[in-house]
Amino acid sequence: MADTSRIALLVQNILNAPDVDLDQISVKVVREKLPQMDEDITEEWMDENAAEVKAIIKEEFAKFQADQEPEQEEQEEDAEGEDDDDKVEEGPSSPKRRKTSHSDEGKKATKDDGDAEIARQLSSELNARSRRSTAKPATKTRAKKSPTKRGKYKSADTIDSDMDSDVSSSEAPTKKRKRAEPAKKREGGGGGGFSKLMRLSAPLAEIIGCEKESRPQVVKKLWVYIKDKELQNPNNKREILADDKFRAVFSVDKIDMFQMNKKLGAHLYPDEDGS
DNA sequence: GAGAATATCGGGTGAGCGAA
DNA sequence: TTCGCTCACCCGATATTCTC
Repeated sequence: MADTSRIALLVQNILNAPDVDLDQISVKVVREKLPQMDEDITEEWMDENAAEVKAIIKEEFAKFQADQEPEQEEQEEDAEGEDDDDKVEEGPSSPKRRKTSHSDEGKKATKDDGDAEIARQLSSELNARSRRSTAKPATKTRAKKSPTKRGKYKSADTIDSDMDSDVSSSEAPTKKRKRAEPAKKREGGGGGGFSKLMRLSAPLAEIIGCEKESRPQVVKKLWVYIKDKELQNPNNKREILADDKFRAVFSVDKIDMFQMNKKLGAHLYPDEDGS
C-alpha cells in the first residue's frame, strides 16, 4: 500500500519533471497525477488520506519554491541587467520607482497559520508567475500613459469640468477603468501622496524659503523664483539659466525645465517626522 | 485654439487574475 | 464567492512647444 512518505517523493518527481508546466501546476493537478504514477495509490486511498496528501503536496511545493527562487532571481537579474542597458544615466540617485509589492511584506508577516500560509504563498506565487508571463514587460517607470487619456495634467480648475464629460462620454476611446470615487480625501492636506511633505536639501530650501514642502509646491515656488529672477532663457524658454543659488542646487549653468524636475528628486528627502 | 507631450514624486485604489 | 495579490492609473504642480 502507498504511504505518505512515498507521496512526498512522488510529488517531488512531479514538480521536477522536465515537462511540468509551472504556470499550470497546482495542488489539484499534482493530486491528479499521483494515481498515474503509482498503482498503489488508488482513488479510494486518496480520498481516505486527502487531507494528509494535500498537506504533503503543499509542503513539497514550498520546498520546491525555496529551491527555485535563487535561480529565478538570478535569471531575472540577468534579464534586467540587459534591459537596463539603455537607461544607464538613470544613476544611483533614483531611490524610488514604484515599489512592486507595497503591502505583501507587512501582510505576510502577520500570517502565522501554517497550512493556510503555504496555500496562499502557493497561490500568490503561481498567480504572480502567470501574471508576469502575460503582463507587458515591465517598463522603467510606470507604463507610458495612453495617448488618448483624458486631458492629463490639467490644472485643478479644469478637472471638475472633466468629470462631467466623463459621465457623458462613457465610451471613452480607451475605455479607461473608471474610478468611481477618486480619492479626494487628501484635499485638505492629508499629507499623503503628492501632499506629502518632503524635507528639502539646504540649497533648495534657500530658494524655496522653507525646509519642508510637498513636491508640487516646490515646483510651484521654484517657478515663482525663476520668474522673479528672470532666469528663463529668452531664446529657449524651456531652458533655465542658473544663478548662484540655482547652481548650488543643480550644479549646472543652465538646465532644461524637465531636467530640473528630474533632478529635483535628489533634493527631496522623506520627512523623518513621518508627516 | 485646444490638447498632448515632457518630467517627477508617494500613496490610494480599482481591475483583473487564480486559488481555495 | 471570497480572498490575496500585482499592476496600472490617478492625483497636483509647472511652462513651453508641438500637433491636430
